Amino acid sequence: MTTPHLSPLAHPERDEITVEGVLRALADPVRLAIVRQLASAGTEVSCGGLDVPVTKSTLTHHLGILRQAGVTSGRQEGTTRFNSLRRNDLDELFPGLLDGVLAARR
Amino acid sequence: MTTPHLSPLAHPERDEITVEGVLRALADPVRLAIVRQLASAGTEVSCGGLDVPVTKSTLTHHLGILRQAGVTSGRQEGTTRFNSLRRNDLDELFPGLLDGVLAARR
DNA sequence: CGTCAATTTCGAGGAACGTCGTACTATGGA
DNA sequence: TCCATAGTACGACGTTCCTCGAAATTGACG
Repeated sequence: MTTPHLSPLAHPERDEITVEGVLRALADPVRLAIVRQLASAGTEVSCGGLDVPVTKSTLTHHLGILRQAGVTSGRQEGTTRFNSLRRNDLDELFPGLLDGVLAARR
Repeated sequence: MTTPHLSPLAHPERDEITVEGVLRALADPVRLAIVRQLASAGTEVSCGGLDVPVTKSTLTHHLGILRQAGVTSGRQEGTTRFNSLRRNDLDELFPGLLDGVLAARR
């Protein structure tokens, strides 16, 4: 019983990202706020550095959805996990989608 | 009197369209199929002209969601209702979003 | 080693969603 | 007028989703 923990940082390959998955991931106010903060930051952001009106466990849930959809990627460093936008992949697959979302005033 | 007891085709104004509402509307396989068919058609399409794997009542439900989100508009003519994409409004509000979605191979 | 801080996992409650069948309205034609 | 056609309204059912708290994990530091 040596804890066969599955890797919590399973990202989809670029080819595995689907537009429907991305849209579902973005179609939530909390996750949209996360994406906006990651985009405006331009760099990696730790979970604690995100300003969202939910508890930490809920935040973990949302970050998992964004990661599984291919919207973000996570890098572990010590006890903190750094998240970043997969801008290159998204722009390549769905050119204009992310820009359009981020350009929205409402 | 103009409209007796019907609130048939209530569309949001352009200013009332939100990116979250649009994303929620697009984040469903049936509605995405509808949007793709409307886009490829380039013109108005009646409900019966849409090829989706759901019953008519479900189709009505999806068209209502797309309309309320501001993604499509509907025009009544006799007993048939013609639906079309609000491409201009969407491109103005969220430039690139729709193109990115439609460009998706998956 | 013991403790703290950052984050995840688990389980559960409640709300929202997609789907359908049936009944209904409204229009157009025989 | 009667009937077929196009689409909608309503109610119900099962599933998915968001949320939380409590417990567990992991690594850093004294």
